[in-house]
Amino acid sequence: MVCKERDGQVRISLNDDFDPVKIFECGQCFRWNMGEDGAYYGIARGVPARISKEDGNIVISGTENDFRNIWYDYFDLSRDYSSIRKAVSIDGYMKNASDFGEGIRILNQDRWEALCSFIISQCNNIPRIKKIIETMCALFGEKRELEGREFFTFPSAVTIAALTEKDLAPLRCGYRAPYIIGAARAVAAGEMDLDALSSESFGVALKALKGLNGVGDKVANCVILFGLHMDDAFPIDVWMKKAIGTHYPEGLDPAVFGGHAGLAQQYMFYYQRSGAEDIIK
DNA sequence: AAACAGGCCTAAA
DNA sequence: TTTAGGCCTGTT
Repeated sequence: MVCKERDGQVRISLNDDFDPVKIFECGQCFRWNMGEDGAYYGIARGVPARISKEDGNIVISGTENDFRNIWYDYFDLSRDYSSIRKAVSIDGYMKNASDFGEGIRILNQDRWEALCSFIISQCNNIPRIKKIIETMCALFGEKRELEGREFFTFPSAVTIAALTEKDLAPLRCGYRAPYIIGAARAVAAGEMDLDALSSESFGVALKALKGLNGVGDKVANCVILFGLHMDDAFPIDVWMKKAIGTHYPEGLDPAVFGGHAGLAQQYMFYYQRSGAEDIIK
């Protein structure tokens, strides 16, 4: 992988398994949006960025140092996705799903942000999820700027922990407000040590997260996959239920994916939600 | 207007 | 252990 810095951006010559549209639209994150120029704009780890693909190269705003310190890890660039796609292609359906999802990468998101975001996501639709999160960041995050655009950092658990449900009223997040505050207080107080959990087993992490009010199986699995970056998590939502019901009516043990259940789930989810399969039929 | 959206909690079998 | 009903809110 060659990385060149020029004009305030780095250009990375990596062609395989990096498709910004799929990465940002596959449902794992809520804070990246496509601009009029076709590039994606967002903010992670307190740093705003512009991400695009030009002439087969990945182009990321910032310095080579930013790339080394932030984006290389954030985009999970050390993993070989083509070999994982091969590994999860356990049958014709999974081959189709993983081919369709080629270019997806699992982002290494901030743990607290993932927890908070997926609490908000429950029984909700994506536009509203995004709106609630952006409102929260605008109200309680810190302002950043890039190319004349305004961005807001994701507020820390400590910040949210100091608020009340009333403070969250502008978010219009309904019954999720006490869940958010409860989770923030647990994290801020150190009762819920997400950093420590990330080096625990899946089972330990699952049990701990489900101890939070408002966190059930689905949200916990999303946090473990997208925030704690454990690839044996396997979130099952309504889309996954449809996919499993159609292709594995006898049931599906995530263990068949050999430690890559998380990515397998993402390919299934993205394939199912795209409706691509139905179009073929 | 009524149903639904990337669930979760509680109560009741 | 599984199931039903309620829950904030915005959109269709």
